[in-house]
This record gives sequence, structure tokens and C-alpha cells, in this order.
Amino acid sequence: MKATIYDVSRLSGVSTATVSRTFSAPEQVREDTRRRVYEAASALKYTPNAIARDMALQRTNRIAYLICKRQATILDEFYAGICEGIMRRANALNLQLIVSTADDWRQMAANAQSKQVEGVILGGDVAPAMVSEFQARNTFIVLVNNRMEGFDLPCVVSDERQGIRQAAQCLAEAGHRRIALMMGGYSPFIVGERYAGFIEAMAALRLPVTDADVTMCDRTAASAAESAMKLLSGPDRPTAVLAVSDVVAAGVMKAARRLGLSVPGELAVTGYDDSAICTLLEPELTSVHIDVRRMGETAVNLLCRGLEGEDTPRLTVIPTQLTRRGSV
Amino acid sequence: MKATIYDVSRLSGVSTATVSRTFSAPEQVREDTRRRVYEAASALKYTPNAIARDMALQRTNRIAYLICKRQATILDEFYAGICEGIMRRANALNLQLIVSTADDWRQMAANAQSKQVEGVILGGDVAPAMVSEFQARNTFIVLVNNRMEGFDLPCVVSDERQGIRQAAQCLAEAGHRRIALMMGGYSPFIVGERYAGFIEAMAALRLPVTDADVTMCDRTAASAAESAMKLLSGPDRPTAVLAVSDVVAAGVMKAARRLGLSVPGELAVTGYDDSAICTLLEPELTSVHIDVRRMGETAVNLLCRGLEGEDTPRLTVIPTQLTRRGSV
DNA sequence: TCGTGAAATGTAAGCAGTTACATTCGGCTT
DNA sequence: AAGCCGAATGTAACTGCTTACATTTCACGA
Repeated sequence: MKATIYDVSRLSGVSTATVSRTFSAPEQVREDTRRRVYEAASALKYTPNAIARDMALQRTNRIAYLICKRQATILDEFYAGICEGIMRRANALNLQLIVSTADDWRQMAANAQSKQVEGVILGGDVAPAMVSEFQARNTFIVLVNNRMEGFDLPCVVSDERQGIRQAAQCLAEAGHRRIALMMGGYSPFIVGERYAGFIEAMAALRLPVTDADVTMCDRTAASAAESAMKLLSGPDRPTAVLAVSDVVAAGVMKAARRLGLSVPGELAVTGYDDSAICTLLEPELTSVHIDVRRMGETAVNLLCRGLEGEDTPRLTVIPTQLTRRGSV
Repeated sequence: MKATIYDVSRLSGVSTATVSRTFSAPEQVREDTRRRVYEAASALKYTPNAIARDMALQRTNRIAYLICKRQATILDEFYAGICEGIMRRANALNLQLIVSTADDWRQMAANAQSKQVEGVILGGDVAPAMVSEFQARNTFIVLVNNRMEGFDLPCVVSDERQGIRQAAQCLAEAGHRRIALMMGGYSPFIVGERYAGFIEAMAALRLPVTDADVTMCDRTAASAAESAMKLLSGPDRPTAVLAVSDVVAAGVMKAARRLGLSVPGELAVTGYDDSAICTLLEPELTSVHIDVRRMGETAVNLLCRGLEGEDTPRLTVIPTQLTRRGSV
């Protein structure tokens, strides 16, 4: 039923090659010929068949973004932000974007091998086996928000150490000496960077760090509030909490309210991610802004360069920025 | 470089037809033949080329989700939730999912015509021209979170009237007579439903509605807070606000705090969407839960049925549910 | 008018599978 | 041993486009 290039060729009286060129390289076709082709095409409601084109060219202009997380994938504001960046950049470059979860990775690896998908961006907690599989199939991959030892691939991460430092500095400037660190559960790489960043920053500020002041909790407000209750109810409590997640910070603020501690008066709090909730809380939350969109865009750029065979940097670090609000 | 079915055919000593069958209909191939083919295939690291298969079969098992919004697309928790649902269901059905924005729709329509994309789910504020274009190209589409007059296509919406009614009832049960409605800016269809739902619910509850108590504002906490300040600072103020968005509700709570009104003591507030922020606010926000995930899943189901040529209901309404927390 | 070279167009061989139809195989009955 | 039949396999046409290479067209100068 569908019109093909042959139908257009017949109706317009030119060869299929010319029809093809009219659509994919019009400058090679003489003006009047071109017009005849267009007329025939619109009479037949012809549209080039993208699948056939992919087949002939052996390329699809299609990339994939795999979010490797157990729970909320795209619902996680962070990964959604990266996705938004990827999407915008992909659109700009005329790339189709397939979004999926890690469950799907074997399937995706197969698709990648047959170049139905040209390259893959992996976000989150990636298993080494997954990376190996893609590499075994000669698929170009870019890691976002993660780094992996022993693999030679481009990574895009935000500058976790800088972010932590900015938060710590902000608290120190406000006169706090006793600063606690509360981290939500993230991938080992992220947690490691953040912890290291904290130690570094505190040393630079000549402030003490005690193990009791470093807490890990789940990434829910309830869990964070619970941990914070313990941390803050002692007689000798920290005067500031550097929460490495806005949700955790919200939990800390809840605990503070329950304990009758005013924020920022009696307790200062900083968050991390600068997510939508920061301006909804009372007081509004000072938080470390991560340019997630740029992370996504950068990942696409790297992927493209890699696909073109160009050299790409192994590591791209996106700077963070502190957004000051009322919680310090 | 890449191994093809011919290479496997040669190495295993069977015809290409048998190789093809071994991969797409193994039960038609005798056990020992099958094994020989598998061996040859793994020796050559052969994987079927999905593009060629798509071409031969004229089908791709690929669908698209187009988010038609100006600003934050996938960053909007609501559309992200729908996306999550679509993604899960698509994975389960072995469909590839392309995610894009409305900017891309002409391109997508062309892809759809050549069946590179088999069907499309449109979310958000869809222009009639867009729908016409897809229909003109014989593409099956499903609308999610929207309905359009004059077009014959399946729609998935949440039961806005029910949601508003649940919120209004909850407030009425708590003894409130003077209930104000605050709506964020959404598509005409949604706003219409919500307003109608409010009028209905208030009538059923035999409560008065005055124009002064119905407010439209932007979907930001700041804008909502500003509107709420006006609404609540008069001497004869409403005792409850039915906010049709959690962000708006957060704005209302901010205004209440500024005015020294305690929530829920002096002012009750309900939100809408039951988003992640509900449990972060103080007090936690009573909100109408929309099963966005199910909306997404349903959209995929409808799309599939439609693609199979089966009849699909024009309208699927997903029920809402009130989640009671501390703000009433 | 003819020759020349660049530009425009045509011919046909891919791209990598699927599958209708034809053929062969192998076990069973007579 | 011949005949038969269904299962297994093979042959080759087909999907719709691109493009290397061959051929034609055309403008321009000699």
C-alpha cells in the first residue's frame, strides 16, 4: 500500500537514484528535476522509509539511556534531570533516544551489536558485567554519575568534592565548628567521593571530624529524621548538619522541629542536589546545585565524539555551585 | 566485519533459511541442526541484525512517548511517573521506548509513517494539528492526561472530578464550610474538569462557592504563596484551601506561616498529585493520589491493542485516592 | 561545429534478514 | 521394495533505500 521510491521514480520519470538523492542530498539534483520529484512524492504521499534507510546506511542515529537503579528510575529527580539534558541534546543532534532500565540491558546489548542502537549512556549503579558485555560487542558507552576502575571509558560526574567543600565552607563561614555529615545511600563511588570530600574540606578548614558525626541513612525523610534525632538529642550536639541529599536535609529539619531546635538559629542545615523541594521547605534550603542537565548534554556530546571515532576525555567533571537560601 | 546469517550458514553447512529459523522459530528446526547452528553462531559471535529483521518484517516493536510541554518535561514528576509506567509496561512487552518532546513531532510523524515507530503516546498539551498529522499518516496514537473533542482516539485520564470531590469531602468532614479552590496552570481540559468537579462537589456538600474563593496561579510555590496571601489576609477568610497541586499547597502553607496561621489548626490545606514533597512538608500534606504509573501502563496496553487492530475504549478513567496526612 | 570536463542522471549491486514454495529426508505401511 | 506423508531443509524472491560506477547532458571555449 505504502508508496516506495520506485513508485515515485515511475511517476516522476526519473531513476530511483535521483529520487533518493532528491531526499537525502537535494543539492545534487537540478532544480526542475527536484520539483518533479517532490510533486510526484506528494501526489503519492511518499515518505522515505527510515528502516530501509537505516539498513542501507548501517546507521540509525539512535542512542539509548539506561538507568541502572532498583527503584524509581526516571522518577528520581536527579536521573530525570540528566534525562532531560540527554533528550534536549539528542533532539538538537537529530538523534533518537531510547530510554530504558537496567533490566533491559541484555536486550540492549544485542541491539547495540547490530547497531540498531549506536551507543549507550549508562546512568547509576552499573555492574561491571554489563560494561564488559557492551564492550565485547564493540559498543561505545558513556558513564554518567559514576566511574569505574579498570574500564577505559568516558565518564561524566559532578564535582562531589567541590560540592561538599562549598557546603562545608558555607557552614564554617556562618561560624559553625561542629559540623555533622549525613549521607543517603548511593553508589560506592559517589559515597566515597563525598566522604573524602568532607574529610578534605574539614581539614582545610581546620575543623575536627569525629566518627560519631558521620552518619549514613536511607534516602527517605523518615529514615533521615530518625538518624538525626539520635544525632541531635545528645547534650553535646553538632550545630550544623551537612546533608548530602535534599531529602535527607528535609528529614533533618523535621527532627529539628520535633526537638524544638530552630533552623537556622539553633541548627544550620545544608542540602545537596538543589532539587525542587528546596524552595518549598521552611526555611528554604541552602543546597549544592548540580548541573544535571549539563551532565546529560555532556554525555551525549561525548558519545557522539566517540561514535565519530574521535578521542574523548576519560573524565569530565561538572562543577557544582552553592545556592544560598535560608537554612544556614 | 560483522558476521551475517550467510557466514553462519556457510560455517554450519545449512541454508540461510535454517539459520534464520533457528533464531526466530527454533521449534521448526531439528535438535542436532539447531545445535550446529548455535555453535557456528557463537564461534562467529553472530547476533541477528535487528535492522534487517525490522526491514523484512515491516515491524519494529518500537513505540514513542512524546511529552508536549514547554518547560520541564520529564522533570515534571507527574510526566515522569507516567513515563515510568510506560517504560515498565513496554519492557514487559518487549517494546522499545523512544522518549522525546513535542518539538520533535514532525520528525516523529515521519518515522511513524514508515513504521519505524509503530505507535505514539502523546502526553500533555497536544495541538490538534499534531493529532491530525499523525492520523493522516495512519499512525495509532493514545492520549494520556488529556482529551480532545472531535478526535476519535483513546484517552487515558485520571478521574479529576473524583479527586476534587475526595479532597472537598475530607475538608468538609473536618468541619470546614468555607473552602477555597486554588488551581495551578494546566491544560484547558484539566482545568475545566477540576473546576467543574469543585462546583459539583461543593453543591453535593451544600456548601457555598464564591468567585472570590476560586483562584488561578502559576505552578510555583512563590506564585501560590502570593495569591494565598491575598486570599487569607482578609478578615473573612476561608478556613480551608483545596490546592490542586502539591506545589501550590506548599505555597499556601508558606503564606499561612507568614500570616501566623497554624496548619491544620487555623487553616486546613489539601494538595493534589501526592508527590514526593508531601511527606517532606510540615505538617505532612494530605493529597489526592493519582496513579500515574497505571496511567502509563494503561496507555501502553491501549496502544498495543490498537496496533493489533482490536477495538479499544475511547476513554479510560483512572480512579484517584485520597492520602490523609496531617494538613487537615 | 566540435571537443571537453563537470554536473546530472541512470544502472544495478549491495545492506541482512524472512518466508512462500519446492525439494529432500526418513520412518512407516503395505 | 515401493509408496506415502509429514517434517526438515533449501532456493530464491522480497523488504526499500543508498551509492559506486557508468553514462548522458550541457555549457563553454576553441
